[in-house]
Amino acid sequence: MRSKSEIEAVAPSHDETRQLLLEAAGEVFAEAGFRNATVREICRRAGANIAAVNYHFGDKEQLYSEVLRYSHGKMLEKYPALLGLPAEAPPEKKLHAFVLSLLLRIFDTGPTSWHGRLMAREMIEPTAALDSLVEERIRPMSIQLGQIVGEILNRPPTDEGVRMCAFSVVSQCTFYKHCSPVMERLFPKQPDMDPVAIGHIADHVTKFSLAALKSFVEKKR
Amino acid sequence: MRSKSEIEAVAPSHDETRQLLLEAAGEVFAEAGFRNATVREICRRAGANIAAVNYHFGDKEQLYSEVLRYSHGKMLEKYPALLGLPAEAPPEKKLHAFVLSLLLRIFDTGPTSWHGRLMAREMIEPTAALDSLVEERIRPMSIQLGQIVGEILNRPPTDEGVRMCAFSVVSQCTFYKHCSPVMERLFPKQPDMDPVAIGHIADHVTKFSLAALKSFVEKKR
DNA sequence: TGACGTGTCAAACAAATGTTTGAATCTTGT
DNA sequence: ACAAGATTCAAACATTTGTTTGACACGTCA
Repeated sequence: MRSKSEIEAVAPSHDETRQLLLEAAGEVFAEAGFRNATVREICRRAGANIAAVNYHFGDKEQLYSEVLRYSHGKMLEKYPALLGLPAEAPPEKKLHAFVLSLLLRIFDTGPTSWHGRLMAREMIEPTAALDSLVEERIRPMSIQLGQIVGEILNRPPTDEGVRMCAFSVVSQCTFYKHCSPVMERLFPKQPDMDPVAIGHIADHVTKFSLAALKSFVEKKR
Repeated sequence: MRSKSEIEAVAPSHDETRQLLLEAAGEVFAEAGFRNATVREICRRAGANIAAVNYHFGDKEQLYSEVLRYSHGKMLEKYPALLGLPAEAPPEKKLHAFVLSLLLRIFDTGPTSWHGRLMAREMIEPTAALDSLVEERIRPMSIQLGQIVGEILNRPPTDEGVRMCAFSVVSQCTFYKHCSPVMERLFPKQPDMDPVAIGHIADHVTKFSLAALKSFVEKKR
């Protein structure tokens, strides 16, 4: 009769294989993208048999869908959209919280550090999963940012100018992940994206954006 | 004895096969990315035999390298970095020209319309070609933007604050391509990226950025 | 005309990949 | 202990892909 730890080391049991596959798939999909990720590599990392993907998820595509859903859920759990700020907080504070939480999600370290990279890939090469992801996760965030910007500009969130400004804000956040291979080559001495650096960028993006937004308010009076 | 146009319709000649491969490869690589693009599809579109890629370019990877070099060169030819503005022009005008030319390159229509998409892909999934592309093309542009921003802020281009602000400017431009699948789903009624829309975005990005930059000047005195 | 170099071709090759299959093993409940 | 369902396994399958190969066609030059 082997001890519990020996059993775990030898063979995963119950829903554990499913979870191991999810985690391993996240990594591999982030590194290689959907098409280039191989079921064999995912199963190798998960310590599972090749047929496990079909058994637990149906096929590779459904595994991918599950991974997207899972990772986005995990990230929003860890870093809620406004990091716990109440709706009545000043819009400037809310903008900073929105920016910081987005950056934290993108540059998360630890078991789900592949999230940011996976999202960046999905943007460039959308799969069938993007439709539901946009509706479930991205649109709510887009609406929220629109409300914050609209509050600062004292305009409805659906206003064209509000929308353009919201794009100007969110683009500054996503940039650091999308262009990181170029950035690493342009500025090899830039420090790692640790929480201090992330906070610094969030401060800059907020400051830059607020200054710009304030000028849009003045112009419109 | 067939006429000239009949010969062209039947079989490409001289360096024409090489050129057809370059163009077709640009399209396919932009659509599918380097790894997923197949030599068979490229040759099918070019009307060439499978072995032509190895004959003219050595292998798939060298073809890709050539395509990147070719397309970037074509774009800079068509839309020079400052669209012909002299170095003594006001920095505000130079900033607008930089932004507009970058957007025009990214959203070019016509035979090399795949350029923007190809560049977005290369950012996310760098190949060996990115190193030389960064040195030959991207770094000069980065230096130029640093100079423009430095001129506005009255600081050296290598200043940390100048660099952060330059990122804030360029990120607003690349965003529209990187996130276009999401944007199409969030706002399905947005108009196409015609020259009018591109000009509108360039105006907005310049205005937003100038307002922000002006506030950085004031703070530093 | 013959030699040489360039360019094209179809077939072959070796490797990789997601999915399927039937057998074996494990787990749970009676 | 046995039955039933769940889970895992190795092998097989069918398809795809970049590269190679040797033959052929074409153009140029002495």
